[in-house]
Amino acid sequence: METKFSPKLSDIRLHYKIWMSDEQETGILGDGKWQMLKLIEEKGSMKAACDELGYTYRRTWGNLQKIEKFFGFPLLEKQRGGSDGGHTQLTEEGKRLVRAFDAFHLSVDNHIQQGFEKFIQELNK
Amino acid sequence: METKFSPKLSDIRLHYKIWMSDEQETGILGDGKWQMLKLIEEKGSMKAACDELGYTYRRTWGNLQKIEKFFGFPLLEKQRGGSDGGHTQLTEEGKRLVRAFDAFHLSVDNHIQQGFEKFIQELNK
DNA sequence: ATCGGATAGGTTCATTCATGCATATCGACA
DNA sequence: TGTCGATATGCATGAATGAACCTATCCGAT
Repeated sequence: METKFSPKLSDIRLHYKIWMSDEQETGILGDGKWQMLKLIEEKGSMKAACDELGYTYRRTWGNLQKIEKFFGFPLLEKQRGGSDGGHTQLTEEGKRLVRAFDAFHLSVDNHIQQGFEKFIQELNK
Repeated sequence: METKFSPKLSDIRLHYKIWMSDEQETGILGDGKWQMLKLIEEKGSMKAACDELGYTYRRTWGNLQKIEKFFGFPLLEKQRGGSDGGHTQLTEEGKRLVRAFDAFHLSVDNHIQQGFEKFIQELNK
């Protein structure tokens, strides 16, 4: 219950990223785009979502292009113009994609956290 | 069993990275350093391991410094000089670290693969 | 008709991190 | 004692990615 590792174990931070790509390794969907899609769904606006997440609009716009280009059908329903400038919401497919990734991610979150705790315990004995 | 997503699902590639850092977000241990440590253990040489993994010696050396600096005790036992130029092996602690990460990673590998298959199935129905 | 605010998209700069290259050091062995 | 090959380390270059900036376009409401 006391090893050379012990004093440092509490300073270790765990990180992980999950993402999906096409054959050319172009990013399709990962934590960033997933959060973005969720927030667009909630806010009804790309700009509002970008502001909240602290991402630049330019970057986000480019990223979302990649997703739609890959799938070949729209995940976003964008409207330009109007007194409010425009707005963006998810299509049915967009919502389905987000829900599926939600479940996937949640499951991994839990498992990985457990695994990490075991990892720490292992170094402690 | 047939959705807009279906034609594209087989083109999706899954990726993920797990790594650990200190409070300053300096990388301590991740897939790269883990593989490197394993291969050094097997080969008994940093250079040989670098050659096999296709990493530059310079980069690897810098990365391994970070791990040891963080823990404050050696994970590597390095010998310079000699007719063979020198060699490097893992200390007991180095081996323990690798074993613990082995188990952690294997468990995550399996779980994440399962989760991904469910994800695909979900988009297929 | 004009205005405002969001979507659309080009371009350049900054930062990060690995690569490439150079050089120094070490020490068993011939 | 000189050699050889791996470890040790600085530095300059290069590639990738996002930030920052700018301009254009759309269109409902005034």
